[in-house]
Amino acid sequence: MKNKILLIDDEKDILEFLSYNLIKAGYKIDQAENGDEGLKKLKTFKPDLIIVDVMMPVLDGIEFCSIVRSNPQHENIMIVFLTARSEDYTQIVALETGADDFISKPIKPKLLITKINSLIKRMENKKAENSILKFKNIELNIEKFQVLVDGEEKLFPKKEFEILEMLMKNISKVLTREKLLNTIWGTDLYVGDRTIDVHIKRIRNKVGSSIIKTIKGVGYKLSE
Amino acid sequence: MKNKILLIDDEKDILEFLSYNLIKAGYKIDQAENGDEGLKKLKTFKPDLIIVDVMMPVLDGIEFCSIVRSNPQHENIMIVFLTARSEDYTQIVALETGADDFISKPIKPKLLITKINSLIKRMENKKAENSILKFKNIELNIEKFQVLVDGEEKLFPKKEFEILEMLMKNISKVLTREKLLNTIWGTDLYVGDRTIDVHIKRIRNKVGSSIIKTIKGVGYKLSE
DNA sequence: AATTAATGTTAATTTTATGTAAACTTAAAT
DNA sequence: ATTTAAGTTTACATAAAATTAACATTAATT
Repeated sequence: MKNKILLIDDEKDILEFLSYNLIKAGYKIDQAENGDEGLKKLKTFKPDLIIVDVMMPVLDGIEFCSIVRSNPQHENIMIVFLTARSEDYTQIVALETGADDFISKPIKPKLLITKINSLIKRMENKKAENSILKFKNIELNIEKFQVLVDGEEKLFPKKEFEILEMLMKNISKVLTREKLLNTIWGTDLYVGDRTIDVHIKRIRNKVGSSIIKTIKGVGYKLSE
Repeated sequence: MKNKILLIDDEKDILEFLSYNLIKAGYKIDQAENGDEGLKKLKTFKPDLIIVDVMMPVLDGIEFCSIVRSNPQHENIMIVFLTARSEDYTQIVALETGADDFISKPIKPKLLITKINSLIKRMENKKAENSILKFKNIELNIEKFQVLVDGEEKLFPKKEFEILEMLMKNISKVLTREKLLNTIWGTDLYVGDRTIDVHIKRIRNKVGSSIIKTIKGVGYKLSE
């Protein structure tokens, strides 16, 4: 799935320029012309990365970054600053504020793409390490024992969590009831087949019913 | 006490130049002419920060940095790269390798000092922060063995303090009773599972009951 | 040695998760 | 169109887990 990038800059040409290059590189783009607008787009667009100009009227990049970072829900979003070559001190402040990188103007397309690709890759590695599984609007954090649906935390008891985890580790592969029973309940304990159905029902109530597909006579799977 | 900086570069003029400026700015300096030599100096000199040239024969900056970073004992040492202005790609690699910043050649003394001061300051802030853990209305000072709830001091006996500390060092990660028992009580001493519950109860009485979440069948965690 | 505080244990109570049964739907097969 | 097999769903029972208070032990202080 395409990674999403939100661009925030008050100069339209720069938005255009970034947009053009990043779309060509395979990213999904949304734009905003100032920090305030950016904050709104955050909720609806749910970007993986934000490129924001430091110098902006209304709400500048540094402030914007502080606000975004103050919400732990956004801790996985990367933030890249656009700075004028001369503003060296700004770059330091930027890194302190919680930015992940910065790009100096004038922007060279090649370097831009390299940097963004590299950051996205780094982020994905980090997620892998943190054992975060993602599928559509569901994010499952194994360490935290936490499930986010559209960014909202849902409480999952152990068994339900384990089932969802197993489904998410096997996206679009069908898991038979037998397989689920064996791995989650273990091979020595016997519980009935219907039990799984009920758990699936409970999970569907929390994550939306369309995401877990039923393959009659076989089992369940996650898929588009 | 003076902060110590280790300089590594194969060009003697640059070593001289850096050395001169940094000593004038109040730092204690040691030098090395390549990565290998740098590694040796590491042990004896114990620098707070290392400035290392990317391009070097024998052991280049990137490799040097990887080696240093692979030893967790050095995690508090900051690393700054010297790069030629043109080597833009290198800068990305540098950041990925675990560098904290980079300085482009030609080096401007004023900018050099600003950057280094800022990095050192950042490091010191980080260290200061390290012994103070904050979460919501709770502030835990490890050195002082003190817990503030809404700015008010609460008395915490050892075990309760340790449990809270561990929870605060792992915000929103679930800690199983087993994990808690192993780290706080040690692996050889056996105390019952319920003991933890009781301590959690006592902590909750002091910090408010909603902050420590229970994940049934799994353990406890701090979260929103 | 006596007192106080910290820590650990137990058991009753409460809460929550999980499993099961049975009625109800759906979709494929005859 | 009817039958049948499979899945869904609701309501309920049971088991598991956590909370809590009261008590017991241990360690620290006076």
